[in-house]
Amino acid sequence: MTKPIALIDCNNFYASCERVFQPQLMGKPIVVLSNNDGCVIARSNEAKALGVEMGAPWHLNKENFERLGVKIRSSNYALYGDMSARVMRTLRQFSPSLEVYSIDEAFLCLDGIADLENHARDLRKTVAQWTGIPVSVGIAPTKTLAKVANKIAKSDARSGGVFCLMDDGQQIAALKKIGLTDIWGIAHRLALRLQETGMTSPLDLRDVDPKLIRQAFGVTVERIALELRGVPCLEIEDISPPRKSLVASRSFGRPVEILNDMHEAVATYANRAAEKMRKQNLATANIVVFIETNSFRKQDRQYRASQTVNLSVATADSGKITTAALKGLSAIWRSGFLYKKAGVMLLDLVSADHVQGSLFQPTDTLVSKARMQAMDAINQRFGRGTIRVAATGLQASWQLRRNFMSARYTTDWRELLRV
DNA sequence: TCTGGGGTCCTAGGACCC
DNA sequence: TCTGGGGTCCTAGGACCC
Repeated sequence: MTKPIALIDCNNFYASCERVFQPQLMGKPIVVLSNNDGCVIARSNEAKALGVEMGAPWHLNKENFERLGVKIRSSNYALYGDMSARVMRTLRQFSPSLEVYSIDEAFLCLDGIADLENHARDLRKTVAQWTGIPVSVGIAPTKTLAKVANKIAKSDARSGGVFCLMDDGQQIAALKKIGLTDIWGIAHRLALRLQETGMTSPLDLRDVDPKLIRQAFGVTVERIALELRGVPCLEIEDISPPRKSLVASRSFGRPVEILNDMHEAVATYANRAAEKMRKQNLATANIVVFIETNSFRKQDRQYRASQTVNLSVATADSGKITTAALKGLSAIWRSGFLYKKAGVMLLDLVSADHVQGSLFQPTDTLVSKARMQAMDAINQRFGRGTIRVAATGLQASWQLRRNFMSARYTTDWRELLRV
């Protein structure tokens, strides 16, 4: 029995947040701008109707917006974060199993709900009453189809903000009407590659043999194809996994040409990143620094590079992180370019509690060592090449191989020999 | 019969998401 | 002149291990 999954998406979230606190903006075209007012990152329906594009550079559209009477707001992420938390709290009333997917989206498991559509309409009404934010609800057997359903809920006025895509016939009809890039996980480049092999619509992708898809496009696209058929490949993750990496980066107001200036910027980002990390009680041993030129300026020579610096001992120390970032910078720095952006990324974050200044060894390394030892032990006991023979299907050795593979879940390789 | 090959780690880069 | 910032996952190739 398939479990219905709902995708709840806040309509024009940032624009809607601004409206909650400035009701005079109701019914007006609004645009929210990115960090340093660089480009459009959110639009109200009215602004969309006027033809305002997502990502439109502010400097090219300033006069145009004024002429059209579009209201402009700089982004206020603290506000949006608070509003998001309110929306999510409200959603929890409607299902115990909820995955917060982004600041303005959540997946909900609606298993056991008899009247899905009514439930969803009730949810919509409650969120609007409690938070002032309008949402759309798409319901389907898989996340990918729920995304499609949500799109319909949003664009088709007759839906009233709720759309169910639970049966096969409806799904086919819906997939016929949309393009490849309307599918979650397929953007420009993948769509081009799919088209080259003759798949021009989501329906084609759905109906091609998944094995062939996997061969040609990898596991990610295979999953998408299966999900389009209604086969769930992506679970609802109601416990959010710990963060794996974090970034501090900015575009420069004017291009940076001098190493000294870049030094300063990178040091600032390294500090900001370290600060963010400590706030979450994390530590890192892998620091990435990256620099890039302005890819919008086709007339300029382009260069982008990144460098990872491994510290082997995880740290939360800003000084060490900054030093590592600057070391990376000197490795990739090339003069003669107009740099537009730079940043510092911290990878493989671990809880700072496990570090405590002592020698840090990632669990993976311990496990892989144990696995190596296990492999040799098996080879020694059963003869060289046992693992290889196992792959050919000998029954006794097959069990060994299975144990061997599951070594990733245990650090005691001795267990492996208990067959 | 074949008789160090299978496996992991690391890194950079691509592609996608909101 | 002026085009965001912060994430995730996957892949491929080479180094390395025993």
